[in-house]
Amino acid sequence: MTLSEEDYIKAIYHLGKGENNTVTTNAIANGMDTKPSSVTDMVKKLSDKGLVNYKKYQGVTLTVLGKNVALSIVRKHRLWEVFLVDKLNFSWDEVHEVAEQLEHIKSEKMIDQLDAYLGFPKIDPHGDPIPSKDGEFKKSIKKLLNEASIGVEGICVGVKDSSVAFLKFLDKNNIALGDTVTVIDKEEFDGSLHIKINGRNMHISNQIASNLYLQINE
Amino acid sequence: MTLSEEDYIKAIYHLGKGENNTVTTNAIANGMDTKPSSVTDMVKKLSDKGLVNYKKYQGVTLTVLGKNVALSIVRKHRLWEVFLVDKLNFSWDEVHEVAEQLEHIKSEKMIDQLDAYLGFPKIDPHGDPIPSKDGEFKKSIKKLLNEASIGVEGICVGVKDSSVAFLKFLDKNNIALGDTVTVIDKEEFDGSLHIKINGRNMHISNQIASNLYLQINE
DNA sequence: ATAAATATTTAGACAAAACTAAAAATATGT
DNA sequence: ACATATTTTTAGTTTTGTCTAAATATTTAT
Repeated sequence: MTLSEEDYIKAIYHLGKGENNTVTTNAIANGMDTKPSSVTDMVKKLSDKGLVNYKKYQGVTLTVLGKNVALSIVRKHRLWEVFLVDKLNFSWDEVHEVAEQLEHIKSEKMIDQLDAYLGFPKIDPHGDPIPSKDGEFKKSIKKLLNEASIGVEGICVGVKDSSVAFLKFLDKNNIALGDTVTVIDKEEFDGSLHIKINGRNMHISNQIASNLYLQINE
Repeated sequence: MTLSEEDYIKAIYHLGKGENNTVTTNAIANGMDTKPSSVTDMVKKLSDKGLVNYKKYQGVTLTVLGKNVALSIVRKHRLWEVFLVDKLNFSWDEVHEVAEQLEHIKSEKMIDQLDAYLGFPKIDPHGDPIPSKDGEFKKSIKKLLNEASIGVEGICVGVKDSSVAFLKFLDKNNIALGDTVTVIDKEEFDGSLHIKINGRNMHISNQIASNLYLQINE
């Protein structure tokens, strides 16, 4: 597989949200910063290779083969992200560009050894699940922290309110994107939450909780 | 720089033995498994970009810029080799193909962090020196063990006699390619050597020593 | 239901990097 | 020194992946 083919397969996978949703030519062109005519050409080639199902004007879905390829690329991408953060001190928001390159390296032995070396991680630094060698993984969903049930664990992946005041509050209280959060208890009276964040307990207001996004693996 | 351009620069560097030796079109074609006409085309392009000096029919040398590019690729290649051997349990003879891919990954931060993470290694698993960030490195030479002076340290990189008997001897005595060897003393009488190999002391005959190649960093 | 808007495909061209075959320059042997 | 052999370059194609512009299909709105 060429680099370009892999990029298309990955884009189709993500645009179809991991399900077998039909993806349109235009959506791929937008997602990949290219022209629809280029997409048509490539999609024909991928179809000839048995990686996608394609009928003129009808959009594209991945075949089983195509989905396996996509999962293998996603697996590599996310494992390398864990490596960059855990071993090379990258922060969670610096890793994407480099992982885009590393995901194309071809060596089954390397990626399996890397997986073991990292301790078989299940999620990447953005909270997204890492497919196992045979392509299995837990679905993950994004929720506001105040909507999560008691006992739920997730990774802090984003803010709804991006005002300076809120970001300062987070910084002051040592809450950062990438932190692991568990909901310990909720107060019915004011909707405030008792959480464990990076090992320490905290009590936060509903207002705070309703502005923090959590990535949760079911 | 494209992948292909980087491969040419690296090949010219290696064929020129790291010095500024002139390299011929045919030599590059042989070294890269391609045709001389393809080399001519690419060399013109590299010349336009200021990476090589080129005059028709006169062969090629790297410019200062080209040599810096070459050293940066060699640095990346060798650091990744150390990573694969030290962290992912590859053996020294399995790493080359994967490192050929990894050497093209572009991220200065990553390679510097990797360097630090590996403990700023000075030589790769084959005994070749790793250029520092600013392109400095010790020259390394290959010698038979029995020709090394007392006090010299090197890495065992090859055998002269590759008979089954000799290889069995090495295996039985726990001597493997990649091992670090220091010459402690030499007996004038029979030319035998006292060496330290992977931390333990050994006494080996001249016959053994004259069939083991050492890579030595001056 | 049909015209207008939007989406998709086709046709033809281009750049990068390779190739083959032929031409030109350099090197070699006697 | 000159004919021959070798090396290198040129000219013309090919493949991959892209593009623009034009043609065709589908969707939307009235």
